[in-house]
Amino acid sequence: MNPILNELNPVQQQAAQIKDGPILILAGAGSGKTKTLTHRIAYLIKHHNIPARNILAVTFTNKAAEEMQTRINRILPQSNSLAWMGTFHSICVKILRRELNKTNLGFTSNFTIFDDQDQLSIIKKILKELSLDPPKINPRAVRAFIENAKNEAQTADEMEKFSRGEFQKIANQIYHLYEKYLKSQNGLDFDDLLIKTVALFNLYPEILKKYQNIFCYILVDEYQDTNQIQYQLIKLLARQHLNLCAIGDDSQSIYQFRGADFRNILNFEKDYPNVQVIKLEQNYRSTKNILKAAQDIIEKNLHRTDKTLWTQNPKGAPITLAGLEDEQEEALFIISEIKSLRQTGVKPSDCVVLYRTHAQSRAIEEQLIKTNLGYKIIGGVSFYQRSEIKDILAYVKLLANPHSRISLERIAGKPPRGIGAQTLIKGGKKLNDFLKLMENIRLISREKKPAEIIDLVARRTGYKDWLLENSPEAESRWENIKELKTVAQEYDNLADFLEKTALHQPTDQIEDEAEKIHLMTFHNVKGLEYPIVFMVGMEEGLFPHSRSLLEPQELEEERRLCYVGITRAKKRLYLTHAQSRRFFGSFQSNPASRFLDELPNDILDII
DNA sequence: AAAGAATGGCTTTTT
DNA sequence: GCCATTCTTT
Repeated sequence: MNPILNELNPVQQQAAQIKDGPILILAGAGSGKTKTLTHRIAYLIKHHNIPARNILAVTFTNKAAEEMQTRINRILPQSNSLAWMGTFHSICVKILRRELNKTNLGFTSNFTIFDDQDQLSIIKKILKELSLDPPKINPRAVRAFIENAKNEAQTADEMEKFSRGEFQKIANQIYHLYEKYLKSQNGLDFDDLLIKTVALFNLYPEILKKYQNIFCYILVDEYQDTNQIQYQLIKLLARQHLNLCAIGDDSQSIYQFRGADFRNILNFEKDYPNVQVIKLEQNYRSTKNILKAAQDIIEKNLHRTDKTLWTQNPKGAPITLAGLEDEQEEALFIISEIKSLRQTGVKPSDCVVLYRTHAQSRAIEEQLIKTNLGYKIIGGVSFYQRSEIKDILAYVKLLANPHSRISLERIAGKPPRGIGAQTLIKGGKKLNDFLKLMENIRLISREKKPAEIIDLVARRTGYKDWLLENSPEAESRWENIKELKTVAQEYDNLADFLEKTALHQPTDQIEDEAEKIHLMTFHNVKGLEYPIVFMVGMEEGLFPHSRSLLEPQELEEERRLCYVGITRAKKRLYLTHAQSRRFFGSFQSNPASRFLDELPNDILDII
């Protein structure tokens, strides 16, 4: 048999072998989804002789894309021609960089990417101009308004008719101004990357045609998490060849809050007639008990497609359910369990602690530090959001793009050089001197590589000295900048380096340090698996989150999130809740989560 | 204009 | 309890 196929079960083989036409793979948790996908790509290349460059595989995280690439390299070590593989956002950036100059969409190919903090500062700036200061209008709420609109592919003009009430009217007014500002800065936010690509394809059919011809075979991972724009994008690209393979699981749709619409996966068969549907229902990951727990939870949702996961794995240990005094006891319980598991050969890196909100990590961290156990928080305050990193990147961005107002404003006063808000508006000698300095550095940096430029800019602008003299944690901050230099060493030019930092979120860099326990949110753990899983803070108001309690739809999303958490576990699952815990400084007691009541009693071990 | 001190607002989840 | 913004002093 073909060596690419012999690791697959019959259904997986079928999914890998189909060459043409639309395919929908409904892949339950732990059913070998990534394996099937990678082997399918390998089979297309090796067996059907499809050039790798004609294959597009879209994922939701950079990590998933990298994982896929590594696995394909393992199956086809000799093939070095790469398929197009990446997140929706990174693929769109590639296309926009190539094509925008040929269009009159109002942006050029060297656009800058604005992250969520940039968005917020733009909105605050606009609020100030309108004299609507933050107490009156919450900038974050405005950002949410704009994001929601963009996720639904609604322009500010189109939103006009949907905007009811004072807040929405003002928010939409800001949306208009925000778009104007972005355009004046040649800037695109995350959503724009997708929106402008779709606009490009709609307005320039010859460009669309070009990419339709490049992407003869398209695979989309986590199809249940696509939003309206992503749906449109794929539809445009796949229209010509119809060789679209969508993979997903509606039970694991957890991003509706940012516009994902799992009806996209439910409607796939209507959108693409003659689709071949393949169901992967055998779970290779978890014990029977864990799977039973997951199944019992998800069955409480009214909106779902019926499917049954099964496994040949053993029944395994019962699910441990523990009620603790407070969040510190909860942390101590986890630690003592991990310690005793270690006696049986479990490594700390086999364990993951999952929580609903980042804020919950602190209590666990504190106890882990006390007991000298190594840990690694995935997500949370990202490396790229640390102020010293953002400062240095702002300097570097300013070198790459002298017009980047937002970068200039960030670093004009770091270190202090007598340039404040007033000078930035009215100009003056001090500002001119600074701009001259930057111009000088720019000239010198032309010949240099990104890592050297970071060093150059940190020294010449006096940033390094200022940081070392004034910051209490100067050393660790400078260490972070050195870390950034290490990242930069992988790049030959500034543009590529900046691209990476703009799109790469911290979730993407999980190092496999064997001695460290991983801590992360339920959202971050999607797509991963661990032998031992701790789900903490299983309390009403926390999980399900209080903000989800009013809307049945949102409650169902919480339940799917719970399902995702449970199905990460291979061998053992712990669920814990605390009688009371600190919220915003004061104590609050929450009843145990309703999800715990939904578990079958006969597989529980209650402490 | 900058640095330090005090106040108030708030936290769901993320590419 | 923490953060970001605002107020006060230098």
